[in-house]
Amino acid sequence: MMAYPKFLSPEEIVKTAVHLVEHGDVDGLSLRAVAAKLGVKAPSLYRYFSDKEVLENAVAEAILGLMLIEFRKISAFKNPETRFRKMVEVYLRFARERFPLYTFVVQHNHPERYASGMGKAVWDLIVGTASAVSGRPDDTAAAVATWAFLHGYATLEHSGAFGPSGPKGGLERGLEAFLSSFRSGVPSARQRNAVSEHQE
Amino acid sequence: MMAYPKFLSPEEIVKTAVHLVEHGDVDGLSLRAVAAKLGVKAPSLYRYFSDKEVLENAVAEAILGLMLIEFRKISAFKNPETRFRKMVEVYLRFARERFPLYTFVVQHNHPERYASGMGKAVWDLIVGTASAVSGRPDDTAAAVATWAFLHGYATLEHSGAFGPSGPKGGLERGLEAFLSSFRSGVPSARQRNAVSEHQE
DNA sequence: GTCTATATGCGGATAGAC
DNA sequence: GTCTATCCGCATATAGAC
Repeated sequence: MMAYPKFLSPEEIVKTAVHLVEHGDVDGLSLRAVAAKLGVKAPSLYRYFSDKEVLENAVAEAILGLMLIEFRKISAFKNPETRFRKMVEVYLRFARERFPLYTFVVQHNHPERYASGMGKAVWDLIVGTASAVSGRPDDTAAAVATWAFLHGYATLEHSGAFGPSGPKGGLERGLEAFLSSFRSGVPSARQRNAVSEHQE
Repeated sequence: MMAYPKFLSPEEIVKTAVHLVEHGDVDGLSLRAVAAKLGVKAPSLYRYFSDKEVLENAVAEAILGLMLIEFRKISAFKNPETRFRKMVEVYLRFARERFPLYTFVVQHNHPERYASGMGKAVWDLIVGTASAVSGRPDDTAAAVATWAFLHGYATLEHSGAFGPSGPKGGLERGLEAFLSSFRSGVPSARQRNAVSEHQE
């Protein structure tokens, strides 16, 4: 029971914080709650994190690591379009099943978040998957469009904005539009002559 | 100076609250702040709104009314694709220039929000505009896809997620994909024979 | 390294005086 | 109809004892 000199660690604190983001109160991670979960008082955490924001960044990074684990599974699918569809599945499943984690990351979106670390790894994976479909290396435009669509869909779905009647095929409609456009080149620049059907 | 029996009204309170959402502190409208802005103390507001949530719903409705005013301007454009592009412009401009208002509405997205009132009016306008492009009456799927894309793009852009390099043409890429897909019918069901170009 | 105690600030909501 | 006064809860963060 000699619980007094209880050694914490940054890793343990972050892990607990992630758990609380997912299962605790919806809005607002609190140091009190993290400390309580660890069987400790709030001020003790300041030995490991200078303030709340530093902890939040570590939590966001850890969550992106969890997302990356899921995203990496899609590399098993070699066909670009199949892989693209799997990426969509993984993205939406993560957002649906672990929405508090998902929304925490987006709410703590710094401009630098996707320039290094886990954020960059996730972003590179999205760019790579979209680029494989379009056949254009480093197709950032396709990745941005896809990301925006998935993010918007996930958040609107969660908020209940689609109402009781549901999204009515809006997800499939958008995906087919993107796939059709990506695989047929860049329509905005110069309509290619081969606008024939590109069915699988 | 006989300011004591100062008559408030629900309209005045909502108007003040909307102003504070737009120009006040980013997160969290507070009754205290609304009251202060009105030169009144917080408890006075309870004569007009039973609790904070009721006021919030009224505020969301008022903001949707502001959005509707902007959206209605696109009816001046008779060509379906032109009108669609104008709708995109209006949507993103509102989200960009009045982001606090925009995000307040989505954060208070009830499933019923778009079933009546201002929410329904806005939604009907989006559906109508998308349907005019696709030529299919009540094309909810196209509207949902468009909405998801625009909402995702607006929020990611605001959060700075696109980074210093910007969206890199992601907006245009997505829009062209949608327009191309919408005007050519439903690729998933049955390619229509008339896949000719529908340029202005 | 963790503790208690405390400073300071925010917020929603109610009772009862005027 | 608005007020004062207050209760209650939440939070971050610090000082200094142990």
